[in-house]
Amino acid sequence: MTRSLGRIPAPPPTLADVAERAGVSRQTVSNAVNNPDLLRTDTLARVQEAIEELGYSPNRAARNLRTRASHLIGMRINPAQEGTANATMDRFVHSLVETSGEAGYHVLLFAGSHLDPLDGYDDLLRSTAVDAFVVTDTYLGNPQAAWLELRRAPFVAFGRPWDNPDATHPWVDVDGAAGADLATTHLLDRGHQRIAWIGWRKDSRIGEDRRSGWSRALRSRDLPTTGLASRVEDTVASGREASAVLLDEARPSAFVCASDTLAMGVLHTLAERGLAPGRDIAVVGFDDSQVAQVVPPGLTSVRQPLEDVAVEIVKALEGLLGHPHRTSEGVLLTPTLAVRGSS
Amino acid sequence: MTRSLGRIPAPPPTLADVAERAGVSRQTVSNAVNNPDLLRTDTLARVQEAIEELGYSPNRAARNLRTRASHLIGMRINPAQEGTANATMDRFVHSLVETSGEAGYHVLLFAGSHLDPLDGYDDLLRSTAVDAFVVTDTYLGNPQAAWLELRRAPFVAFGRPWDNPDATHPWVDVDGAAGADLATTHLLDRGHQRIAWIGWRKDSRIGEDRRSGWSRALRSRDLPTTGLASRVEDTVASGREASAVLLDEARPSAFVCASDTLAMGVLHTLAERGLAPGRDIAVVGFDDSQVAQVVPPGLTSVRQPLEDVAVEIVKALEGLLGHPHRTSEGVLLTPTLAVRGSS
DNA sequence: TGATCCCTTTGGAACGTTCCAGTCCTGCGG
DNA sequence: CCGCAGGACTGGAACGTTCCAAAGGGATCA
Repeated sequence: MTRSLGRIPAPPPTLADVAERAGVSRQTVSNAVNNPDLLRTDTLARVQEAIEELGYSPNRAARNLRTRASHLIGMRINPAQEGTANATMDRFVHSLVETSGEAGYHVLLFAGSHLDPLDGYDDLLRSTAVDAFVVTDTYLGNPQAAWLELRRAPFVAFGRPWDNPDATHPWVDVDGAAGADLATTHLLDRGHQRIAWIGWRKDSRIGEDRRSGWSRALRSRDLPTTGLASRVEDTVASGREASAVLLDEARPSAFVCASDTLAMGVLHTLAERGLAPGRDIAVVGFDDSQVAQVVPPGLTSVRQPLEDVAVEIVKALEGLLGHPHRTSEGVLLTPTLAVRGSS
Repeated sequence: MTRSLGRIPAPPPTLADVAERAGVSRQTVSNAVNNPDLLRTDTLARVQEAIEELGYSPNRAARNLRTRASHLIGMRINPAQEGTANATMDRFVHSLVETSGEAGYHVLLFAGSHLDPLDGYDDLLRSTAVDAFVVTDTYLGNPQAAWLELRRAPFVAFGRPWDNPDATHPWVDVDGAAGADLATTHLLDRGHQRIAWIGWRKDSRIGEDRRSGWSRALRSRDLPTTGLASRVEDTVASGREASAVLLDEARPSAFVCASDTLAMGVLHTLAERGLAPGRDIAVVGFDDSQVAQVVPPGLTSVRQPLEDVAVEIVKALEGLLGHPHRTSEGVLLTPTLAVRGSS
């Protein structure tokens, strides 16, 4: 093996190199890559052979400069926080990377200041570093979406524009109410009558949406909801406290929670009281995190179809980048239930 | 608010626009951005004002083309798999994004075929889409590292080059043996004498490294290890079975596991037998995943300093990209122990 | 035979930046 | 008074691609 020490690696071949080798012009090589059907078949074969031999791949920077497109999708990830919320986003990022990769796009991740929800977007946008954004966490009052819309920047939101009925951007979301309904109905079918809800504070749109699925399911069987609901912070400690109070005061036989984090809190309370989840008290969580999958005896949980979300988002992005002024409808997907030992 | 419907958004301002507005040449604006100390202070101020007014940001594609650098770091993420292994990588990605962002780099994620560990690298490299790679999962026999090294592509590995003592690339890793030692010593200090190990199959270098920390700690106190170790797949089910067998045959009072996944398996066994983790049997996991943090009563776990790993990796990258032919040493970091209810 | 059309291929220009080799100007020493 | 050095700024060229207008060469038709 020859390994010339310290030698500067040869620069990658360019269009011109391929053209010379194949005995055609630059433009013909470019066409061979981008519009193969413009070439005569024998010319195409000759060019492709030269491309193969030289290991040619179009220089991205040059292509980006000329076409004013980067084939990059920007997504901001948020500082780590307690609980299982991050895990859902991480799962989504995986799906997004795979799906957009198949569509010829790469995902560029960036971080932003904890304080400024817009930090990072502006620079990437003005320097035309990305073609579009995927915006998450639309529940924060959604300043990114409004800001991006104002700048006419292409983006797709994972999450409904809760606070902005005039929003015209495409979005994809998961039907939280349907998920909670699914979970509650599952418990009803197992014979439970008193099913408690532990959810997030009232100002969380997502939390209220999920909660509505719980109450809808109970009311559809003429069962009461009064005294059976609690709204707290999304932490294990809050879930533990809330479930302890509910057990004492409302005597439920099952819990439906707005997150796996809260459901873990319930499991803490059960463990403290020597109650067995699934046998003595049923528990259902939300998001189907790793935690739900591995905690004994398995936590039944509502699973968001994040793979499908990614597919729909990439579809919307392709539409957006192909037809710049198309107004896209929102897409609402239905979650499923992963049933485990806790119910 | 004026909002001209359907109008094509104005193209972003260029160097020339700024130059005209400030009454200087393109090059002077370029210098104002990249080498401010070359300008007279009054000129600099005038240019900066023009930049501000126009909202100018250098076009990335043009800059990349000219400087042959993209300020992007490529990282391949692997298809989701069972267990908590992914969670660690996700945590690392977060840290990497934040750290590299501070150094002026963005992270480009890409997926590759499940079958071909090299899939994706080649194209990004030849098209000069990224400046460097961060390679993870070096335990697979590490074909990426060897391949990249052969191509003289800049990269830093998260993980030691176990199989290749000749490797000259920079790497950063966490001392797994020290972590397991830490965990075991912690249990010894709490009075445990018979401490079992549940780890991975013998062909896992990482697994054997961690295991060596356990046996080292026991031997340093002249305690036996015979019959106390088990090597299995990294799944909850395997952990459960292994711990059941060990409890019956070796009667340990504590378990140290090579992963939180395996530790959760132990918790399953304990739950089945009515044993309380932490009170009846102590359990320590590895990786400090979400699971460890929220499962009752809290799982003591070895925590990898991933934030520090990211910092060291970015340092190495900067060195690599600044001085192309520097041979960098490896960096080995020491993990910490997150003590919780299970011990 | 010449005009017309279409298919294939071509060369120049442009995308927006930075590199490079200057030019201009001011101040200083001889 | 002249020559020279060095600081501040400039204009052309180049990075590698795609767009665009046009040229070459058959084939078809009058």
